[in-house]
Amino acid sequence: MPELPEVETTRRGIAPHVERQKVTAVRVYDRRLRWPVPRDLSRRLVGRVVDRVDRRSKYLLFRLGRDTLIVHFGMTGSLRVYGTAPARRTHDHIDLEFGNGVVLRYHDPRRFGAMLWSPAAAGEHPLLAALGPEPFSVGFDAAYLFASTRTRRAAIKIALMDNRLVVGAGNIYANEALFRAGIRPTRAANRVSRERLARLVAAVRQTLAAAIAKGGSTLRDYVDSDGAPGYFQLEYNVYGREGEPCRVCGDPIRAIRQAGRATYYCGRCQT
DNA sequence: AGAGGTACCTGGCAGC
DNA sequence: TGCTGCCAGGTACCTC
Repeated sequence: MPELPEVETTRRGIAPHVERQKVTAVRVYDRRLRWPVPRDLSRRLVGRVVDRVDRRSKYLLFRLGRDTLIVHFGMTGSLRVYGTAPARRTHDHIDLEFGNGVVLRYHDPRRFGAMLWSPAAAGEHPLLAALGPEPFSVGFDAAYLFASTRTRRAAIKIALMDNRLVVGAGNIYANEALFRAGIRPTRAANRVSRERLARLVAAVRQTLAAAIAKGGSTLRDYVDSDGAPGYFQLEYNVYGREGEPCRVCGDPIRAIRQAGRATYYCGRCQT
């Protein structure tokens, strides 16, 4: 589920409730996530203060002094804020309780997510080390994208979803950004002109910013930290719209598969 | 280095 | 009603 907009929406919802708060309890109901939740997580966290909640790519980073708690939502993970711990429901896996009474509860049906401890002494966590630039950073521009795609013969959509190139665009927003930029997803990355890559940079930013403004997308599971859905799915131009008319030209939206993922595009607007 | 496929896991849905 | 197969927002890891 969660691509950058959903993670950022969650971060914004959580931060005011937990920043500068002391962790008072950690309850791990099921440690079987993508990697096992560390057995000593409670010992590491209890008594520590969360200074800040950051986001890098689709990771939430809880900063406690120079140490970091890393949270990733995988496909179906979510974090919700409660004033007091409600009864546990299916797929509720972890509770973090704070001095102000707030309970952060991690919920994840498919358990592709992760909760990991990254001590300052170990340096930057390997999961974060090779990530490309943030889409809203100055480092992500046409010159960068041009230079980093010249040896790439894979389709531009595959490149756009490669976290080493740029982070944050998953399957939904890669499809939507390519539509906005007028670029066909199957075009070889190294055959997209500098000018069109500049449009793609702008399109990625506009798409992600619009999605954040709508609280992200809710297809099935995703809810924000208050349990509310996102609404950006109502504004999709191509994702999930196979056979429906293009909102610009009226041609039916096409669906294909690339690297095992569904790709949607308009055959007339995207070249 | 780059590209492609597989795996992790649960649930919802279409089709029979 | 129930079974089977396919699909789903991510990404590490493997082989070629």
